[in-house]
Amino acid sequence: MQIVSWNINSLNARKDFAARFLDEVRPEVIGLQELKLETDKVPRELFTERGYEVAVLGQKSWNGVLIAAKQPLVDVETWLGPDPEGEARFIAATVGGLRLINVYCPQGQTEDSDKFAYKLRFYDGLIARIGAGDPSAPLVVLGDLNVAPDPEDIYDPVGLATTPSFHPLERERFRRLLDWGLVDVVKPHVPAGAFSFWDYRGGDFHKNKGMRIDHVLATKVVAARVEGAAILREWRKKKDGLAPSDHAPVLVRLRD
DNA sequence: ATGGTTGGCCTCCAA
Repeated sequence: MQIVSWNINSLNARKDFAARFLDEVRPEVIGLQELKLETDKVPRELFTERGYEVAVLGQKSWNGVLIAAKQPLVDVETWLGPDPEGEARFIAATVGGLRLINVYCPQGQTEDSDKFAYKLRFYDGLIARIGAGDPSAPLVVLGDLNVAPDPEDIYDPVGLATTPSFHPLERERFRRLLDWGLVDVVKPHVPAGAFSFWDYRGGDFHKNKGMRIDHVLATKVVAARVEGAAILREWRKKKDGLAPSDHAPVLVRLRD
């Protein structure tokens, strides 16, 4: 079974690109982030025509997450974050006995911004939700977690030492997820210095100035079933004139 | 060289 996480950066702008991806890679499960679409504006037929069930938490202009799977999706749960106004960054569902959490963590802007404080609060809420569960149960947490966990996961760990996505307070929160019982199941299968995100600006992709901030984490019982993982860098490139997202898809293969 | 890009949608914000 192939499971994919991908920050699509507008499903509306990326509809044809996403269709190509689904037809060529044919993952059994996919979690998308940054739909930038309201729930009822999501092109569900993109998935249903290809045999997927789909669960969506959308939002106008920003955020928005979705899980699609070729098996029934049950026990769908959404969370609008720690603040009363709410942002569409979390959706969970169970597929074939496997609990999936798909999350788009805030980016955080700058260290001294309200957005960074929100990012930390969001993480605390996420840790509390995950921590309320059983670490021996089969769980996958995937998504754009917006944290490069280790120095090899960012192109300039010294220059960006206190920048959001590599700030010590975020990396500490990321480690708390691992301490609870989640395993980074991608890291052992990709070379050090493999990235999943490159900014559109400054030709960063061509200079390979990127970060590994898109993740698939799994509890140990699931991690034991992982037979491979990859960051699909080719899908960060233009495809027959179709513009790419600024993130590459991340793929994990699980034994049945 | 103190820059560059993309998407949403109201002319600037977010990443």
